[in-house]
Amino acid sequence: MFQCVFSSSVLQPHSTSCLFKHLFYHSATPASQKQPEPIYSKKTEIQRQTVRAHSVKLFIFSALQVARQLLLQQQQQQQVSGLKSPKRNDKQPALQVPVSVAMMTPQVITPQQMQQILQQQVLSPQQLQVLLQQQQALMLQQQQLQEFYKKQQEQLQLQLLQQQHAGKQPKEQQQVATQQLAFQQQLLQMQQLQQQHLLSLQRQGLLTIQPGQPALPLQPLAQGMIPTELQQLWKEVTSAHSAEETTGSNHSSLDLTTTCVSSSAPSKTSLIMNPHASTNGQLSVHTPKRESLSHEEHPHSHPLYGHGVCKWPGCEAVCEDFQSFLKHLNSEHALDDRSTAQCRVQMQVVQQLELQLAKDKERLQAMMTHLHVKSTEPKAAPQPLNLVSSVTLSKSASEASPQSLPHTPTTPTAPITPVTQGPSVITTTSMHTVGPIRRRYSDKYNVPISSADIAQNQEFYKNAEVRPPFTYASLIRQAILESPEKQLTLNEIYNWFTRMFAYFRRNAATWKNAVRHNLSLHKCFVRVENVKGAVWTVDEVEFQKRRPQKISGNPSLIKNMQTSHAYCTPLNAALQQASMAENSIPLYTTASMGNPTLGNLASAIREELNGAMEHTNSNESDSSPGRSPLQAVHPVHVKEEPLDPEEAEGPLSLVTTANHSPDFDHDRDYEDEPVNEDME
DNA sequence: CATTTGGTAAACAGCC
DNA sequence: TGGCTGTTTACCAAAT
Repeated sequence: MFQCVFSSSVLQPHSTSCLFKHLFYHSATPASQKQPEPIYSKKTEIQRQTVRAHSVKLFIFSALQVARQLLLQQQQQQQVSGLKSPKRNDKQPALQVPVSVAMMTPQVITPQQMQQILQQQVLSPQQLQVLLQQQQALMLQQQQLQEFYKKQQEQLQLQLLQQQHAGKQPKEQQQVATQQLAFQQQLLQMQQLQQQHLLSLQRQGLLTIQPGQPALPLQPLAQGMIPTELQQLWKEVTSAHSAEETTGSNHSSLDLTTTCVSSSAPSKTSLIMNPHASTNGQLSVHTPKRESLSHEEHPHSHPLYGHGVCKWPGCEAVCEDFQSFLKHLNSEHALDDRSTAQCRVQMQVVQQLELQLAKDKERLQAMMTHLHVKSTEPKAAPQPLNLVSSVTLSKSASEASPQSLPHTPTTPTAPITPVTQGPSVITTTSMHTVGPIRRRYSDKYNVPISSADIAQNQEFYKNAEVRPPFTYASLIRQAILESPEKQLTLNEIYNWFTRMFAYFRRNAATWKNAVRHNLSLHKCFVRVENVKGAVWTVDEVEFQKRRPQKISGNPSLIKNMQTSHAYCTPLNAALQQASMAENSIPLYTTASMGNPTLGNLASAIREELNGAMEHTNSNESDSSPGRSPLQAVHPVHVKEEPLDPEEAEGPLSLVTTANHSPDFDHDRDYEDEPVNEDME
């Protein structure tokens, strides 16, 4: 019995192979629509799809964040109250333990939070459904916990009776007390660490942790976070957990940023990675690292104290000030049986939540792996840009192993590169003009753009039914160049289109005709008779010839170049959104990879991811960090020299993806689907 | 405003 | 016969 847990899918494949098929459906099927719409008349539809893509990505993220937040709080409460070794617990004479119900209540999602969520109108029904599912799951855990607790209590009482008969041994007690002390000290350290972390989160404005309840990260997310914020958030998500586990080892906080920018200067991280800071008030006063926040800065902040109330589970005693709270803490919640029991329960709660978090993380990773990693694979992406890549690399990535630098457009490195403006602009534009936008973008500046851009935004176009802003010629060329042999049959080209672009999973007759038309029309596509029929290849020189005219004079481009310097600056809202959509997944992937301590489940997934990335990197060899099409182009513009195919694209046409191993070589899933008959 | 370029539609031929 | 492949023409729209 298998059940797909992807988002709100309800399908229940009965075999793994079935499940895989189904999964592929997730990646491939645009979901919904069968209406045959004229290509140029579905602007709104496309926009809707785009938005959907946004929210789904955001949601995955949000859910995780919620879970983590809960966990964090629970852990804090638990840790501050002090732990005891299980052994000790067993021997601990248990009195009647009045554990409050409140304590037994893992903070699922409170009604207020639910309301908050509902108010975020970006949540789709599916997302809500998932939330509800999670809620239910948590409640289930709650029940289990309660049962567990009952049993525990019975057991303890039994023990108590026994011990009353046997009497106590003071010596043993003393020993245990010493243990406890040491343990508590250790815990205090951990707690401080956590506190710093929380504070930093709060400072960044990413989390509005309110004393009463876990913050709901959905809010900032829903209100249009910029990629950087997401990056940051993700960083927190992935690193917090590990930071909590590995006491004091802050290296885990090295996120993608650090990895990408410089492994030696984590403190610069947020500055660099937050080029958008100026656009966002919240981030402008950005506090770089949580490590830098000393506990002393907030002497009166205590996880168990907030708004003048003791936050000890089930306590809620009012404490005028921090001092009185401390008194209260020491007197009421001293190391006694009651506290111990409460702590134990809290521990259970945390464990359960941790479990849940792990599961959700796993699920998320699986989803990401499915949606992203797989897509990175067949990318031989010709590298048009040695020039730029060398620049960028030397600036940013040189210290770190270049192979470990899967870059996305919003990567911190991007801003560093002086002249760059690229994919985001291009794609952005395309996204807003989605519908009828045709051609030009890619080809205008010659292939490099399209190659890199296609590759770069693969993931996006793969899942969002947005018309790619590339000409058929560019796409065909890309398809062919990506193939190991640099040649494809017509059918293989078709397959590439459907595989890489959700958009081309519809209206097959139309675009297939266009593909054929282009193949025949352009001299750059050469038909080669093969043993098994005919294959198509690309005549790079011819392809370049197509657009001999120079772009150097293009005002818009110059403008781009100028603004590009401020790659980091303030993209307008639309732009942000667009790039967010494009980059979110790559971002996640990158981030998760940068985090060495995701936990047990992580290692496996990470391996997988790493594998994929390595693969990608190896394929791209000298790929520029950002794989930015514009970067690719820039050298040309800057030099304002006539396009020399050799120079502009030398590596491009020559780079072979030796080890390129497309998973889907023979997927015919979308071929000529009946759905497609319905055009015109 | 003319030209170029790209997208779409369609007719057609050859082949399997 | 029908589908696929490939070529070609026509038309339109956008960009130049």
